[in-house]
Amino acid sequence: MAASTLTEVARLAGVSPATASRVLNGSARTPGPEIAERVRKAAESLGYVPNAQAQGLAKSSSGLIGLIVHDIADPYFSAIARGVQAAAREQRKMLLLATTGGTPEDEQAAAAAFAARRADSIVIAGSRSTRLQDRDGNAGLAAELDRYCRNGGRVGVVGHPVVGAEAPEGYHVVAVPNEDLSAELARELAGNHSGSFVVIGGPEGLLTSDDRIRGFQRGLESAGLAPAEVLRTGFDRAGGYEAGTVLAGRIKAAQATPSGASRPCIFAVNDVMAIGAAAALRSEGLRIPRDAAVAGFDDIETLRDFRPALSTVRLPLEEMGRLAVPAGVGGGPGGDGGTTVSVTGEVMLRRSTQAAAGAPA
Amino acid sequence: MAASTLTEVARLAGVSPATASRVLNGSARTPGPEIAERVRKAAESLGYVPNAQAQGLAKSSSGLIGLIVHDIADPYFSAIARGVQAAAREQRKMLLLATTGGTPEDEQAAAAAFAARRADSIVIAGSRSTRLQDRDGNAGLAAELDRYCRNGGRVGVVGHPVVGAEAPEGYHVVAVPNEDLSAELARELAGNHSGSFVVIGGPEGLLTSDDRIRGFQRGLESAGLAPAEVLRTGFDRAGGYEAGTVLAGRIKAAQATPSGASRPCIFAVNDVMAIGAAAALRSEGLRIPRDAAVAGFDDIETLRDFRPALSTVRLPLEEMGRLAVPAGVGGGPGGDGGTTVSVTGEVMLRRSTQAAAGAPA
DNA sequence: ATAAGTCGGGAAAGCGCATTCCCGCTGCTC
DNA sequence: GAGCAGCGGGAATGCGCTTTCCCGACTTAT
Repeated sequence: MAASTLTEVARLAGVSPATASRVLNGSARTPGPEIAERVRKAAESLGYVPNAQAQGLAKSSSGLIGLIVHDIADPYFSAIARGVQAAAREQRKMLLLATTGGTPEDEQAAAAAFAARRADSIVIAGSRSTRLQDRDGNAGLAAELDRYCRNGGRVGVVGHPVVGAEAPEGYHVVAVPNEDLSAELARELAGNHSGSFVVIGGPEGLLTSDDRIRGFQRGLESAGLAPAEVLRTGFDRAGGYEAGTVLAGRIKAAQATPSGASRPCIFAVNDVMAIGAAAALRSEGLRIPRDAAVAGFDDIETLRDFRPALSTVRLPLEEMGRLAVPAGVGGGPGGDGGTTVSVTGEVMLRRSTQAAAGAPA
Repeated sequence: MAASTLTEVARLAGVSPATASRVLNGSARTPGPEIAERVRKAAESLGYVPNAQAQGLAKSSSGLIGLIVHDIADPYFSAIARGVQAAAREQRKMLLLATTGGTPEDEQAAAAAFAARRADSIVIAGSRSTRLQDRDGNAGLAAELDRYCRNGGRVGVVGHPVVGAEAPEGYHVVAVPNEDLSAELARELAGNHSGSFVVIGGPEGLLTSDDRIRGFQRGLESAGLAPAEVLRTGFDRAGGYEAGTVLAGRIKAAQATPSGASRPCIFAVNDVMAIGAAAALRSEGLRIPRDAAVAGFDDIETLRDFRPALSTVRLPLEEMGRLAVPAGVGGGPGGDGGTTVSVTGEVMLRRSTQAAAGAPA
């Protein structure tokens, strides 16, 4: 890492480092044209690359935005990441990425690392958890973030506010109406499904999952139906598959019964779980939507070509990422004080929850 | 960003900054236990967060790894990114992410930005292009990267070496046998398909696409078949969809003909294109594999539940990302001199290319 | 008992850059 | 023609940290 320095450039150009700095990195004062030219040529011939670390140190601002996600290969997060990236680019900043697997401890570590790098802002995506085992982790994360805010950092959150965060100034949250959207989905589903409802949820305490479950039940209730049974499993494809296997067994058993019919409507709290469940049903010889209706949540882009087309709730993932990054310069000290911006989604009813052929309602 | 400094901690602990540094950031020399304790407590009470920029400046090493991809939301890249992230984590480094859309100019800019931040290594993924319009861009990128290498940086490349790169010391490439794997795929496909072959490729000059096309033709040839027609289109889902629409038209026209049969085997040079093509066929009322066989390349994880299951070539994407990040400390000056490590893939024949029912060969 | 060797700690010199302050110069006003 | 503002440039300081170098106090060998 022995690149040439500004001083070397200055010497070669026969000027002072101050002047070289002024011409190469633009300041209020612009040196004379031919001097500037000399400096530029010197820089060019030396292959000078300014040391952003030193610049950052000198002007105490790093031009970095930190992004914390559970797993960058998860399409939900990668879509958000794309939005964050786009926003960062607009702000002429670089993106620092950390993946944590979702444990508050790792998230705290990532936040600390970002703080250490003096990131101008930190964006944290991914469901918060209220599980008991995460209590300490959550507290640690909140403390880290609070400190970061107090030191002038801005944090953007997509989804739920960080559990236990105080110091709301500096926090910028993009709220997702998970509960309402789920309720709406449930109502629409209730409109054209006559069988029972089952929801495949993530582990208890995962806020996103819990919200979606609660909303779904509320929607069912407002449609005059009984609450759905809830199967708890992993918040990923494997979880969906597992639950799907269980459900497939039940469905087949019911079908073998004299009375015959049992065509449940399965709501998985996110698309990848829904896909997992669908795969499980299929591998058990069941068909969708004939033997079961299936719905998900998120409307993951890569999954849109899935057949039968998955009913789901479309979330503006990329937009959410974009909105989550706090505005460029930010207000003065004291911050823009706990902004909250809401996005909205849209229920997408597709083939996977269509009524069985010729059997309306 | 007015966090407390090491000096403040030192003062509070009643020691010198040197000592504080030694206890808080581990050096060869470890101060005495009770002094260390005092310093630690002082740091804790002040909420001290070391300034990584300053640290980087002082020890000239940033603990950063730069990753350049076309689009982080593309599952191909996000899988690689996961691998890179994992490797970075093992090396206790942070990941700097840049997405470029694939233009060499943007890639160069990203490389320069990484160099400016004194990233310890740069990983660049994504197909190289030899298109004429990219010549200057490629040269610029190569120059940027070469300079970075000369300054002691390490660059890791997944896929093709950067076009026009010299200074091979420092370059570390993960070679993907695209051509051979495509040939193998073609041979296996030839074994159980009797109709014509069509390949949907990316724009001419995209190395990855070209390699896969060339390999496929070679495989066909070695199976005693005539080369396939090649449709050029975009290297993404939209491109696949577009080409699929064209092909659907042809297939339907041929089916309407008295002679009837025309069941082409379509090879799209990557999975998302294949999915796009499949979607197009389907929206034209065609079925897979009944009316056409379809194969892709990459074996994107999110697409594995797609039905009919897509025949493809599995690439160890995550592993590729992991391998692409140059080893931690690296050899002495002079570098580890142009390492190349190869990965291998595996042809996955699945339902989408199965012979039409009851019609072997 | 003295000399040589260690160990724990501090002073100070950078790392590469931005920036404030200062200085000599030109061009202007009165 | 003397005094002044304005401008282009350089010297010097500091950002927060690491690291050499140095020094006193201790332990150990002769």
